[in-house]
Amino acid sequence: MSTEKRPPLDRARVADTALKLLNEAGLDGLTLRAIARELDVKAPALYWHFKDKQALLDEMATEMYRRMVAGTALDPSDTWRERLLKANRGLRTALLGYRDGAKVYSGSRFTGLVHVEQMEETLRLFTAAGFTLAQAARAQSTTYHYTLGFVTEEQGVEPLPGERREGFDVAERARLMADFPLSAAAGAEIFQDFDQHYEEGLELVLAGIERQYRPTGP
Amino acid sequence: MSTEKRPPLDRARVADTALKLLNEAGLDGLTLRAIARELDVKAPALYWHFKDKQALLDEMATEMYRRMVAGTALDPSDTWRERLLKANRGLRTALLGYRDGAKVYSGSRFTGLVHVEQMEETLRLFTAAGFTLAQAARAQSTTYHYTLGFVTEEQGVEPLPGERREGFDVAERARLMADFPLSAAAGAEIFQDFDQHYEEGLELVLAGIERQYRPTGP
DNA sequence: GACAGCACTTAACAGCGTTAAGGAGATGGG
DNA sequence: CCCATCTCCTTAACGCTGTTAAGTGCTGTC
Repeated sequence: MSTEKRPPLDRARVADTALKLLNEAGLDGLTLRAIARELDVKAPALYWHFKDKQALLDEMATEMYRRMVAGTALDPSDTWRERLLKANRGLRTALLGYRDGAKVYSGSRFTGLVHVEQMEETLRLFTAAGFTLAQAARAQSTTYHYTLGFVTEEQGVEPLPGERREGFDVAERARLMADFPLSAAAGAEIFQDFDQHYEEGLELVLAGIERQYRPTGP
Repeated sequence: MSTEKRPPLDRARVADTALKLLNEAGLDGLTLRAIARELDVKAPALYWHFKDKQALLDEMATEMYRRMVAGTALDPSDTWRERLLKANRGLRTALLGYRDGAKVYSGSRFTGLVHVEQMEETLRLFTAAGFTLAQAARAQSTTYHYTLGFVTEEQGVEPLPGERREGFDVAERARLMADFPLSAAAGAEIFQDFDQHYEEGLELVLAGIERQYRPTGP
């Protein structure tokens, strides 16, 4: 008989286990009963730590953010350009680390003010470089929206890196679009090489910021 | 006694009714039983027309797209810039027309090839303007990802235009962030004036395309 | 008039998030 | 030492969900 005693749960352990399960079962399979089973506990026990499932999802998103920050080396002497590159690549990498990562992330709100510290640092860096606050906010959130939209679409095609969802065969797609040669040829530019295409799109946004706001210009 | 006969359902009528219900009840309240009730039918009847709920959501997204195309006047003589402006503003307007519009849209796949015609036309216009096909695809999808990400966040704050979700009071937020003055002040740049901020972000992406690809340059 | 096939209903199933009530075990006070 | 309290969890149940199986009435054809 196993008389081992389990230490009491806490929000962090639950969120951690839920994130593990998310990768195995996906957002659909992420049920409270499954999470509880993994923690050797019954489902209603989770309600002691979270007021409802959305609160747990919020904590999961927050934990995703924490790990992203921990895994992204930000240098206070970054240029604004380096900062946006690092922060957005870091965000994409973090989201790609979880099945349905972008969906979970964009459907939740952080618990507490975890994200404010980084935000403040980046805004400081931008304003010091000559951006107005409004420009800094616009630059930051435009790249953020781009990244979020990109990864959302990306994970619709590849739930986890290398693991392709059915119905996205580029050759098959081109065959169907025989009457639309440009669209058929563009398939490879849309459903393949996500890494490179992400970089190119991010570069477009950065170039636009540079051109519109010219913080280092004369 | 009502002996009136109802004409048989079809996919279009179901999708239309489901879209109406989406605005009243939101994605959470969009159950097959509720849709069926609205159509004066029992829930399993829907399975005659759709293989499962996702197929219905796909049809809804497709119908959203059809209405967007119908409501967006595209001119074959548009410049690439006008085209991207029209197409993306049209997309945003279309998504904002439905509660959780961005979520439904980005979580679904079109049925058939409805979107290919417009895509082909836009790619034609871009290549005629001097873009390579890869550049055209990148320009189109980068603006698309930006718009999708923007509206996803926007609808997290305002489910329908003018209808604010709780927990996004800008003044309250600023009070909590008293120790982070830049972030506190940036609140107004993030959670208000979505129309204007969308335009500014879109302008950034367009400026980046212009600068990187210079289709009209020397 | 038998026979298909279409479009739907009735009935039921397993599983979901969530709530109410209660119980074991530690903690602290008189 | 005992009782009270608080913490953390269980058991049981509720209403609802998407989905399937089986059956039913209507329509048009041979």
